[in-house]
Amino acid sequence: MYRTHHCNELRKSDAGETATLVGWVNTKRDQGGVIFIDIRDREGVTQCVFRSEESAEATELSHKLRGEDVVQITGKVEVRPELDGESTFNEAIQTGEIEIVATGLKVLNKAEVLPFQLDKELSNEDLRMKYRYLDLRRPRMAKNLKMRHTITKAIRDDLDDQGFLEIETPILSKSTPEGARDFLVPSRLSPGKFYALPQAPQQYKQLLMVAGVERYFQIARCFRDEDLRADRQPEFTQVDVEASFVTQEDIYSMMESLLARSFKASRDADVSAPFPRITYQEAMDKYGSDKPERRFGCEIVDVSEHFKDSGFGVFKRAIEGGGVVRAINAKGFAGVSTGQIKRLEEIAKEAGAGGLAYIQVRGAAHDTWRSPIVKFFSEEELAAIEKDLNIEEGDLILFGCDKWATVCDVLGRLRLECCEMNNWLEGKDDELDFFWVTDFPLLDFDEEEGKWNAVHHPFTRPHPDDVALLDDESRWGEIRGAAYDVILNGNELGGGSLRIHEADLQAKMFNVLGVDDEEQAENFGHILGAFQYGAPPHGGIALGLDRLVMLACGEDSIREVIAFPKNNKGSDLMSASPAEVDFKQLREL
RNA sequence: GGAGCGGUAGCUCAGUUGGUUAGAGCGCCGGCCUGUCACGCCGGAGGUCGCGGGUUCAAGUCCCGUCCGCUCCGCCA
Repeated sequence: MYRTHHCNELRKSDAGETATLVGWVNTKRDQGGVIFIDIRDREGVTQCVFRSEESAEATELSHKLRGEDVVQITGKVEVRPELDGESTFNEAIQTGEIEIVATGLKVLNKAEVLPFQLDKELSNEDLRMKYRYLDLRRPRMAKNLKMRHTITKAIRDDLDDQGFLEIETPILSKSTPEGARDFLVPSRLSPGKFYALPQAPQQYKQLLMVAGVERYFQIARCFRDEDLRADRQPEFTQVDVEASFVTQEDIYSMMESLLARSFKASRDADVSAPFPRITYQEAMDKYGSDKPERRFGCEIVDVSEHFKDSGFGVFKRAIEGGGVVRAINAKGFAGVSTGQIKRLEEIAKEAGAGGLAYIQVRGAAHDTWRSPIVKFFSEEELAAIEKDLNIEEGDLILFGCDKWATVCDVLGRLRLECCEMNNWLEGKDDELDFFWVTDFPLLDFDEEEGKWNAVHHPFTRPHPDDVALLDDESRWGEIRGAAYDVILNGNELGGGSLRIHEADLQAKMFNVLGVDDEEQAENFGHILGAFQYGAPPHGGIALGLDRLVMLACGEDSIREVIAFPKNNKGSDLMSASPAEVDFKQLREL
């Protein structure tokens, strides 16, 4: 037996017992005659004290210990003494009222000096990744791994309670033409042919519904060969869920239960359900984003009405061209610097704006408003926006004028940047704003390709009120999908939809998307076929587990919650993958 | 594919308008210390300033190129 207790177990009530601990040397404080060793394992830290009068041999050996040596220490549990009326308790650790008075020390394995210190923050990402097994010893990383387990378990327990079966689907699967770039795997037994790694188990889970499983879930690894980001890895994990005979409301409440349980388990947070719902239209109009951060105000206000006949040609022409004029009021940000204005202008242009119109409201009187454009505004126009935007001294007003979609994007990004510049979210870490965005558009016209694409995916069911519009191409842009996203604090946690379960409607949908009969038969024949044999109405959702855990941990990159992530270029610096392979291996393909 | 920021000791960083032998903290090595917990004190080692080229009497510092990392845009049904 290696140990009698773990390193976060012993308390005052254990005083007098003999205990054996194993773990790593966290720190050594060598006072000459008395040596303190903090021994650390997964659970925590315990102080061990070595004195020559207790054990000459162990004490002699303890002088030679180095950080991260793996040791086994035996001794008597004692309450830490009071010296000259001063307590020697350490309130920073949970075992701080006791210590092990060591009588035995065994070095199980010596450690070289580490390439970095575990108790210091480290900014060198390559180094962390190269020695990820050491990086993961750091308390923050160890906590994140544990949190991921806790959340995953809460999810499994919750879905199990709701009657879901966990079922695995193939990793070696088939490439689908739509969507992200696939990772391909050559097939040796079928030369010239390839498997694709799944971007999501979408078709398999729908086929499980046809199979009569009724409620399926999977903690599913998914693969996409696209460029990486702080919240994107080439392989990532989704909580993939599908259920038969359910309405949208059923799916909402299933997920609300799951998310509430996850955050209770991980952060002891009380999440109230049902979550608020807003439509895609409302999200775009008010926040300029389909995954809005709502924890600060600064909502978008439409002021088109006031500028229809404006003397300011830029606004007037935008409205005449079928566009809109909208603005946000960045409260108290009149003191914006020229550098910041320049940055905001850049962001606006990146989002497609021609430029950035703004007003720095220096005082109550309109003639104190500092702005390159205000001289073109009439007194009525100034009064109207003052009222609509609730303009007060000290505010900064930012305008967008263009097509609706462009203005949404421009002002949506500007409000996030203003938030960033002003730290409006400071102190709001514990505020959890969960909500649903509903009624997404079903189709989106791709100008470059000159064709309609599915906003969600081609299996998404049209909104029941809009099905008839599928027969009128001029109105395809108006069709809403029975699709929904769940958002937390401006992050998309996941999205899903009710699916098409009728073969004829699915075929019609493929036709709308420009997938011809031959292609349908080749790529989707199995699912169209399956729908002919009694497919139940069904729907589902997929949640990004990495992102969920990231938010629960308060991290800002999913790399911090994945044990062995890839870097920006998709490489694993520890194992040096991807790597070249032997000619022999290639030849066998 | 594009933009921004960064690369100086094992780690985190400083390094002025180009100017002596490139510094600090932590870590490491040696010594001292019987109540520390970021232990303390004394001493010491440790650098091709990412790499290549250029300007200059002189480059960590300026210029060009290149590699690597991070962030963002594009992309991610």
